[in-house]
Amino acid sequence: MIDAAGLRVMKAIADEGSFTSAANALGFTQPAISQMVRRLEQRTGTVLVERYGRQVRLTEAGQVLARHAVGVLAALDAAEEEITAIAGLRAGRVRLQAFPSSSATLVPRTLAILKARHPDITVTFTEAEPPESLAALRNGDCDVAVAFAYEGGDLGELEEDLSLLVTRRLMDDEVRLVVPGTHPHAGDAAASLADFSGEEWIAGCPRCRGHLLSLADTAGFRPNVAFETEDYVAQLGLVTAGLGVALVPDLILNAAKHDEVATLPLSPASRRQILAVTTPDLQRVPAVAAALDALCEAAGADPKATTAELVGAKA
Amino acid sequence: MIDAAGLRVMKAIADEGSFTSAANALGFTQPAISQMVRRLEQRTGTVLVERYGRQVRLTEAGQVLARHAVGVLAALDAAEEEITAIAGLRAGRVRLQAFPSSSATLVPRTLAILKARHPDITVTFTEAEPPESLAALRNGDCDVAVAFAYEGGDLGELEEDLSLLVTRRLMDDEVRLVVPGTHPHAGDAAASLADFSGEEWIAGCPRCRGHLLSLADTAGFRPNVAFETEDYVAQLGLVTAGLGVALVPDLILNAAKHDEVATLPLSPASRRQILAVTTPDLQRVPAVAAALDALCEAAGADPKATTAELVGAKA
DNA sequence: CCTCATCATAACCGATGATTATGGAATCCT
DNA sequence: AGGATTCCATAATCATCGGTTATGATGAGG
Repeated sequence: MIDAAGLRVMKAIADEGSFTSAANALGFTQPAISQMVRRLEQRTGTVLVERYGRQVRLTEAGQVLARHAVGVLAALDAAEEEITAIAGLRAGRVRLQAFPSSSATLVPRTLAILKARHPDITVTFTEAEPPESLAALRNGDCDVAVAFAYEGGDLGELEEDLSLLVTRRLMDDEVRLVVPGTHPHAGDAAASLADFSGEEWIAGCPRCRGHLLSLADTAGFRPNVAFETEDYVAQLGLVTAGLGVALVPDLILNAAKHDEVATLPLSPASRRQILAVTTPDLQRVPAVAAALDALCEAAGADPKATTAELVGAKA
Repeated sequence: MIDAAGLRVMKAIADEGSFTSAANALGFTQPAISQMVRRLEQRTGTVLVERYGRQVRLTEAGQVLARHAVGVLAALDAAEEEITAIAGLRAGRVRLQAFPSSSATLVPRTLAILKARHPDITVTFTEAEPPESLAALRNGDCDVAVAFAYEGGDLGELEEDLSLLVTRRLMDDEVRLVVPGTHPHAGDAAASLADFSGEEWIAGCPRCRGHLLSLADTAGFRPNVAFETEDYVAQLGLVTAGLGVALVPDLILNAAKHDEVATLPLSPASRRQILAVTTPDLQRVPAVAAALDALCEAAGADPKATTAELVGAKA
């Protein structure tokens, strides 16, 4: 019944004292004001403006509208300002969720870049394994999820989880075999998995464990998993203590101390992809876009390669 | 840029959780919501709604709008409620100005009727002589002026003051000659003004004095004005004391005690008209219309005879 | 008394904002 | 799985809103 335009007009009339100057103040022509008032009057069924001779003044009802106009228009301006602030990266929020082993390197770099480039947006970070982070994304509790997917083998593990989502390929993370420094193969240039079929194995998170089983399967054996821990520092500790061998991605090895162990590249090599995941709409939110760019930069990836398909995903 | 309709839609989406139920809640169809959101998004240049699969949820920017919507819509509703209250006589204001001799009878009756009929409107009353009350009316400081105009003679005295205003004829007020009870003509059935040319006269307000002079002029003499006071009680007192004679309208005589004087009808008779005056626009304001009706009723006039021309006014 | 300033009105026109009809896609159920 | 359902998007259509220019009526002032 009453809209913002009407209030703006009433307020202008109250401020300016005439239709003509109200029109000038609002950038309209005089007839626009004239019939705007008429429309308002027949909508509300009340007399809003008293035309006396050549001057106009607001009736009590008109003054009511003019009075409320101040607050309403201020609130509208405030809303608009907030919106443009979000659009202009002078405000806004990004909720990031990343898997544990990225928290040590990728995420801190990303946050630093974001903080430096857009100091006014607030970034929240939660550590979560890919299945949970993607669920949060789907659920609306997260804007960007950093996930990983092992190449080869049973690849499409995240396949169905990624439906309706867009991914951005951040980096490839090479998986290495970590053996005690005293191990007979410690000096080898590369490791063939079959040579370690007799070892005791240290497995990580469920999906990493699955990857290990998958690789071992193609190598023709079934690993003897003696320890399971999601804590990579603990895994390296166990290896250091000579209690077994483990598959550990480069991302971890670059961040954690591992002086007394040998890290052997696998042959054939095995990699996992680090992905930034979001939804098609959120991708267009400035703060989210900035976070994605920062992630790419922190990962050393080309930000131009916007959406990337999973390698090996069915076309 | 942002209007009330847009905010209403955003709030409905926030509350209902889907376009379809938001549409139902607002009484619209689903496509209306769909393209309303699209328009809002391209106007603000931001993503307001995140479409994930078949569900929708607001982005941060969308939530900003929904949040502000509460306050803005509440303010609009409040404004609308105030307007309808004024329209429904559950609120509102009438500023009445009336000439002094009406304050004693006409005005109190009017206020009583108004109070009984519309207890929620606030009526303010100021005593003012017609020239000032009409100026206030023109100036926007008054809604209804109660004025009087003497018939005959130099009638159009208020003529130019009444331009652009509407008048409502309340009653005719007969002017009588008041003489001491001991006066030789005290027992006469009527008084011919010429018979009193030798008396000392007591005159009232400037316009009443003008009327006296006018009547005396047509009667062929020039009155000896010995006293001038606007206080009618004082006039009656002076007459009672035998200090002179005076022309006093019925309106006063009906209200003031005048036991020891004689009140003689004039021959030829002379009357003044009591008028309610307002502006064409204010006339349509419910509270003002109610006040006019109450005035008519208090004066015993037919409220049907809405706008009345001054008797004798040039056609 | 004439001129100027102000509001009202008419004719016109584009954008807004609703409708119905239809399509596509995700979710749910069997 | 596959089919039904549900939800959003789009197209076509249309009335109304809200602006413009042109013009008229009229009160105010030199």
